[in-house]
Amino acid sequence: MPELPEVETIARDVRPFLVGATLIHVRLFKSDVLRGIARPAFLRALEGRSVAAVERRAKHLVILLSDGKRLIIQPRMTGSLTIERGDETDPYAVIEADLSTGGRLRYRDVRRLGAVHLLGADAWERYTARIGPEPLERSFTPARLGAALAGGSLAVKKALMDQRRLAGVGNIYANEALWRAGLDPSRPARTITPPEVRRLHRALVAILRSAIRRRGTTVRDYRTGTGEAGEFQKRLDVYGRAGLGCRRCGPRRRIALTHAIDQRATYFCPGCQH
DNA sequence: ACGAGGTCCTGCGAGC
DNA sequence: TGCTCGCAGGACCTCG
Repeated sequence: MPELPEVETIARDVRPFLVGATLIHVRLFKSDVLRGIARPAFLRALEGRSVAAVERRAKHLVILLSDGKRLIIQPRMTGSLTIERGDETDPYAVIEADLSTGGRLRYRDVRRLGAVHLLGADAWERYTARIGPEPLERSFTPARLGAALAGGSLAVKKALMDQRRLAGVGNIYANEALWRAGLDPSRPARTITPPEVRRLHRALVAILRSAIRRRGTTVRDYRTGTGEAGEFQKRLDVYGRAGLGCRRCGPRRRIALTHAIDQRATYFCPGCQH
């Protein structure tokens, strides 16, 4: 589940503990999350390095090391990144790094669908170039959202979740933004009119900001960088609310659930999303 | 160029 | 009680 607001929350939480700290001893419990690098090279590249910065790009955590390389962690579905203080072990720990400042960094991933990369500056440039614009940057205007949706017969919901078109939006926030904008998720992306694009832009930006304020959405696995559940699940209007009343139309209109779009759970109100 | 579907991986809850 | 099955969601891949 970690989408943009969740990864942003994790980055903000772990940043103060990581920046300036040295990775003294690194343990890799499961190697299958590594992409493009083998275990020995990975451990060699990390141990003894210090952390210069912690950033987020789309749904990736970007940990910039002192030598210019970047440790990229993409938690995908069940990944979490936390700072641990005690010495409890975790059967789902994938990577742990003891920090010179005390405590340790832990990447945990039950299903290990997550991906870990170690990229130099050029490789990172190529990687990030394939991802679309960040929706919370100033430069992300309704016109840029319109451009992201243009030229696609695919459903607008699928377009929103396409990382090449737009960064950071996954299933939960795509559902929520489309409900708030009053748009039918199955509409072909290119049929969304300019006024509708403006509505969708407002809805999307507002929801992402609001979800960050609430420290993300915990349905099951997501944890913040301090190991806690988020709060935004209490604020969801459609996701996970199949059969319940629509908050805009009233209790007599029920939220519907379909898997017709990309075989993913799509929640919408047939009464107010057109 | 596009959509459909398989793949990675594991836990959980529904149904029998 | 204990089993099987489908589903969860992100991103990649292959096939037609």
